[in-house]
Amino acid sequence: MAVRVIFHIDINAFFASAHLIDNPNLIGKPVVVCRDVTGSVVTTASYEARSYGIQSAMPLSHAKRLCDDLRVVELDFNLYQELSSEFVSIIESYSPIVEQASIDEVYVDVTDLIMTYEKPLDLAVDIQKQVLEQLKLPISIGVAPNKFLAKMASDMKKPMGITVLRIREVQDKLWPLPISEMHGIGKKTVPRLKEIGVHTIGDLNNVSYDLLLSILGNRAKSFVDKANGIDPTPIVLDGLAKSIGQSKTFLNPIYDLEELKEKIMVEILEVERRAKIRDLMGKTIQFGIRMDNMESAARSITLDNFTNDREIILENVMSLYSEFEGEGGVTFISITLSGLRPSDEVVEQIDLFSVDKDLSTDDVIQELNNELNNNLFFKASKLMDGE
DNA sequence: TCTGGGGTCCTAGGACCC
DNA sequence: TCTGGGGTCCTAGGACCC
Repeated sequence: MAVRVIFHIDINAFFASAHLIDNPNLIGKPVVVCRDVTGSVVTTASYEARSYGIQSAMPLSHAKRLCDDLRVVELDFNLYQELSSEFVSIIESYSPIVEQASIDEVYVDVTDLIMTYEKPLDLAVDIQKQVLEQLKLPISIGVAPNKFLAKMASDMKKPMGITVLRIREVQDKLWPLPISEMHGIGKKTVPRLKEIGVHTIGDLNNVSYDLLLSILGNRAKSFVDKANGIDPTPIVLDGLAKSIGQSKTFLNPIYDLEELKEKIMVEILEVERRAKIRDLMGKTIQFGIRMDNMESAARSITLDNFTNDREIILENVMSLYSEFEGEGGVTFISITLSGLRPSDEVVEQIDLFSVDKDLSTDDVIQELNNELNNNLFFKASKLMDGE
């Protein structure tokens, strides 16, 4: 296969950087982004805050102890979404082969484009300059022949780094890294790998393949390949979202059914809103729950028809919930709509079923129930506005 | 120090169809 | 009637990432 040139581009401390644009007074100050309430955790820390030892996922109270002068900024997802779109647009103006891997990072294939530059790194420097000038956002770029190496490279120098990782450098630059730094290996797998003697990425070459198979399953081969700088996975042009979900953790367990139903509806309203603004309908509804004894579970149902309607979602979620009713206080809920398709692709199927019929007694009762639910939704909307 | 929220992908068993 | 294999969909749970 022909050699490709892939950039992995990552916005540095994205949420914090985003607020610095909005509020230049914060520039140079230690800033964390998170909800400023007791019990919340740091979502993103600016580099100044990081110099105090503050990290994301750290409890806010802990962060405040580490730094007296800490500035706390509330999350603003609309701001991030807007900046993220502008960021992707800038990258797409260079090459159309872009995959958005998350809200703050993309992979882009620049194989053709980079040939037109005298020095290959000039392209990376140019992109970095453009994003900084147009959006005031600092980015790090990893340059490599495939996605995995590009991702590992962009992590090596932040903020505002440009790092090239060639196949021939894998032994020197990749193998010595702790296995926990390998993209795709998380905190559950790290201890299991250490048990069989895999402490660094290079160690993946030093243990028996059968042992790796027992821990990594089907993915064993791809991890060994990646450790050796091989990753054939293609750049996937951005498609539709696969799922839309909302979840909520409660500090105080909820025992009251009506109260829980209201909380569920707040989340459903948000799922419905997000599905409708993107003109998406889903076929599978999933309900997740955690009880005050930390037990958690998820139940899902796949419908015959696609929907993004609050009533239908509610009806199914409540029926999924009924299995857990009376089992104790609820500390977490999630509602997810998946199996998404554009609305206009599924409209015809729905029309087949929307046959007019005379109202039976059951229908009248259903109507009344709907009305009741609408009132509850109204209350739920108010709750949302108030927050 | 076990704390948040939004996602994706994988696995494995069961049902069902051919 | 039993036996076999392949494919797809559904469901539950787990791991991981940002």
